[in-house]
Amino acid sequence: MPFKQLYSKLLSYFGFRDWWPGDSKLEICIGAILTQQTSWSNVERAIEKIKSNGYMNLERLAYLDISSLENLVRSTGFYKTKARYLQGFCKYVLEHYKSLDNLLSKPYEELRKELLGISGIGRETADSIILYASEQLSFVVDAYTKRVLKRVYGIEENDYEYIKALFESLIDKDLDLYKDFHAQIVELCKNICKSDPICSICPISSYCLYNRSELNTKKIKESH
DNA sequence: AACCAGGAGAGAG
DNA sequence: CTCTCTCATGGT
Repeated sequence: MPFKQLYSKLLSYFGFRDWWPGDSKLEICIGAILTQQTSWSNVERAIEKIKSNGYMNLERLAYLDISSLENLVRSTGFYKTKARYLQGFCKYVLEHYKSLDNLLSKPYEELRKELLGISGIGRETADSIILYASEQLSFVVDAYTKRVLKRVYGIEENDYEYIKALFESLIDKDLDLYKDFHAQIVELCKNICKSDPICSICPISSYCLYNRSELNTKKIKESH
């Protein structure tokens, strides 16, 4: 299928996703770190805990004792690691920029390089923060993006920067498009490819190049 | 009851 | 640069 049709098909099926869910830029950054290798429902609990206890705040997170922070983010798994990541991020921002907005207002190249230098922020997390919190063009690549590339276009590629550049070269430079494209891919892989009987109404199923014998996970094998 | 989720870092080769 | 290991809770 022509690449341009991929997004329009997804959009017409799922509707505009209005990503990223979150009431503030800080919440988006924290969610981006907490959702690493973790389902979003588990992240929501942690974010609600942080908010209801009054800790959705750069300074308070930075100086909260680590064991209390671990307890707040326990539901996201890897909680000891993620507590350190979160606090490290908050302390870094405070010490170097005083406020989150000061960091996020930096231009793309500098911002991305700097985010990648912070422990716990890899490429996907950095790009999520740039796109959804800083609101600059930066296509987010995740496991789902790779899966769609493989299944719809037969491209089996693992190089993050290559895939990112590929998408960015093919789509219009529009902020809402960047945001929603990634959201649509997640929506597709989460709700369609995963659950069994839906495949018949999958918006792009007729374009998938691969049949069940060539898919990599058991659940996807069953649905296609 | 295995299997996996919107990854990242550290170490080895 | 490319593997491989580790981190760990909660849903199916």
